[in-house]
Amino acid sequence: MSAQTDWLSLLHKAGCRVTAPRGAVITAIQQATRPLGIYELHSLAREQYPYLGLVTVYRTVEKLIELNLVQRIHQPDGQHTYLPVANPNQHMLLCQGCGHVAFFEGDISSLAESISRKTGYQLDLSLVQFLGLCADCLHQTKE
Amino acid sequence: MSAQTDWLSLLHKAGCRVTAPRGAVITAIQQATRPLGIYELHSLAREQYPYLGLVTVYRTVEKLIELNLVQRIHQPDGQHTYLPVANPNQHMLLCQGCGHVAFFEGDISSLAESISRKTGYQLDLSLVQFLGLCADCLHQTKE
DNA sequence: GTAACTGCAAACGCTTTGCACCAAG
DNA sequence: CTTGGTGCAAAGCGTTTGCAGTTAC
Repeated sequence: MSAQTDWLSLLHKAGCRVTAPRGAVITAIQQATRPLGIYELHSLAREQYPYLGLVTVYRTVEKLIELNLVQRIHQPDGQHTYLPVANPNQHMLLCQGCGHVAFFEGDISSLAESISRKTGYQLDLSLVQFLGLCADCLHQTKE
Repeated sequence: MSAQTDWLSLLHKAGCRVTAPRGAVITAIQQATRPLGIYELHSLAREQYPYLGLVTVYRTVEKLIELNLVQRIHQPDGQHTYLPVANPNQHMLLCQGCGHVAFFEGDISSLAESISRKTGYQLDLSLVQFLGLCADCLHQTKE
């Protein structure tokens, strides 16, 4: 999706400073193919900026969430993981058993509209997450 | 939905003991019209069983989740709240801005089937949660 | 009687905060 | 130069664990 430079200039436009520690965190999270925990992000980003502190990872991720570039995922075990926001037609499927994540590509705008009409809730399509159970966990539960 | 006695007998059938502290927690959570936090549950249940310890609330809720009677909701601020599981056609809409919860009544089995076909994920319809933003929070974000 | 449950206190782990120093603009 | 960002250490807070006493069955 967006290149690192995009995120950095977005940061800049938002009135934030562009620093090496932030660049390292951004690089790390943009490479993510699955939701990464804070410690994973920390050690990944340290490959690029070794003196990076854990607190800076928290603060940078917070900023990126504010800017709608990153979303936080609550894993079933209570841990938080982070992932770049998907495009509007790509929806996350979060397994509440094992925390595994898959993506579902499909247009759900009609469903979203129906929900909005009935409840007043406006789904932000790039933020919608479907929670359920992956095939493995479903079998374990219903044994 | 289910009366308290049902839950107690389900507990019993699952090999757990039926105790006064658990009864108090169950009463409290069954009365919930919105997701309740641990401390809310604790003080509510204490009206029925004053010596109730916080740890017992945690442990009872955990048991009820195992038995698929209660589900845990991750609020945007990181707090956990708890709610009896809804029926298969009633789906939760969780606002990721303020944590407010609404319900959407509708049959999404065809969407669930489509998702299952494409990804292998099997949505448990009584566990599906739609995450997004309520009208208020959407306006705040997009100002 | 025995195994599960309870409550307390302490431990635990993730996250936030205070503060002095540093660097972007 | 000024303000925001950084790293460290400590505090904070929700949650879990160890343990001795208690209770369901």
